[in-house]
Amino acid sequence: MAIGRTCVAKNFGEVKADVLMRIMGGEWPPGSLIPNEQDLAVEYGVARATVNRAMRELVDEGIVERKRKAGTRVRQSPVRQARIAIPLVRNEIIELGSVYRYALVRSEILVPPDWRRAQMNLKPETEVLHLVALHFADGRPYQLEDRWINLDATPTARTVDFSVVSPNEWLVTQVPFSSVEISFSATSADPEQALMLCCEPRDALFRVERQTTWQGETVTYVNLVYHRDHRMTTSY
Amino acid sequence: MAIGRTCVAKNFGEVKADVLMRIMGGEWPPGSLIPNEQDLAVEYGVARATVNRAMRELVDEGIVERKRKAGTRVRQSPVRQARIAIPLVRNEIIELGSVYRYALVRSEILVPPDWRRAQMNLKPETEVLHLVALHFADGRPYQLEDRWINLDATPTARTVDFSVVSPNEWLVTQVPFSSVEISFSATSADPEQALMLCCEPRDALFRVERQTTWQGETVTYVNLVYHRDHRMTTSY
DNA sequence: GAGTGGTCTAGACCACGCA
DNA sequence: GCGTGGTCTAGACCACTCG
Repeated sequence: MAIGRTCVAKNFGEVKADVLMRIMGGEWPPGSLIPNEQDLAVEYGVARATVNRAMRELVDEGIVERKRKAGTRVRQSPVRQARIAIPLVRNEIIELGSVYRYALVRSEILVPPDWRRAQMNLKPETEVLHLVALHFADGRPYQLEDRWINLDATPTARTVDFSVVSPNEWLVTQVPFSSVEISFSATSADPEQALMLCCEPRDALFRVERQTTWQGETVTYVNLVYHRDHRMTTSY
Repeated sequence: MAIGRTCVAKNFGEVKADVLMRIMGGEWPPGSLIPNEQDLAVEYGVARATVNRAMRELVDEGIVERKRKAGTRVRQSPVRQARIAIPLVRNEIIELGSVYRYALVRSEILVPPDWRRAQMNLKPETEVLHLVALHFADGRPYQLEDRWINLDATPTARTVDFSVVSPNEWLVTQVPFSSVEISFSATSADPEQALMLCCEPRDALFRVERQTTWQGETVTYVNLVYHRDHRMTTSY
């Protein structure tokens, strides 16, 4: 298909696949210009809108760049972007084929220390619910959850029994759509974390932090730590 | 707009934004059914294709789920995916406003140990180029790169002077489009890593592993480690 | 079987950005 | 100015899947 020219495609998927193959095959090297939509439409025997759909997806995947008048170019260094799935811990564990268990470690209502209040951008004297919980896979600690919930934003959290429902699962039913900032990093186990995760103090841990904002107000901040060998993986 | 009904939209962006607003406003709670494309098209005064485009993007962003015949539903637990950009280290550092410097630490051609050969899925006796390099930001070690290049797949790598060009930047010019598997995790600094990154042995490090495959053959495997406070961040 | 989303078409107009 | 991509339209047919 790639070399023979005048090949026909029936849909945008085939157009996209063929263009991609021609790029990978070296026909259109990085930085080079691809024929315009009209020409490609004629070549593939499809409507221009179909070519457009194919090319839009290639832009979305970071393969090509398009500019009006300038045309479509193969990216020099493809902006590699990974999509990472963020499942509920429960599902993450079940899909590993392990048995899931949840345990609440600590639950307290308090006015947070200044550094936490500043980080969550809360008004002074705002009360928060601070929860520490463990998620087990086959009886072994898998994830340690350290969560802070803004009680101004989610007052009903006061009355929920988090020894039964895990905070994450309850929250997704309460705060359906919001903007989220996630970050990944590494951290060293402090003595308390080491006890709960059954590792040594100072051991490396994999950390995910997530801050959820709804209408400009921080709803919850959570710090999740995993054993150091925990991997978040993705392909593209 | 959200409540008043019979509002008009001019393009798919407005349709998408309005639908999103109605979802966030609670008009269509999680799990509920959204009107079908034809009805929405009439309501917004646009063509069905326009509504379709808007809804497809909402699917793409993990906001709604669609099934033929069953219709469009607001997802129970919304966003399950984050997009992470993966820039070249050089650009990553420059965008921090820091001065970038690169240094090659070690370069050797060898037949890899069995475990590495197995991991990279190489034929026995395949030679690889093993490189260790450091990337500095403002003179301080920022990233330690430990790379293995399959010389069968990329024979020209033998003749490149990697004390001048960093392996990553050279490779993107050679192996333009390929499939990649990335994973993130934490690890503990071994004594050599500690020396190079100016930290203590056993300190937590943030690790990114990347394996690049081209036409079924592993081209390169790289292990990148950062100081533990390095964050990969994304929003949605 | 019938209703829904998935896609294609042919044509049109617009917006950007280079000359 | 003018060529390119960006989008919309109106209509059509298809494919899936639910009841």
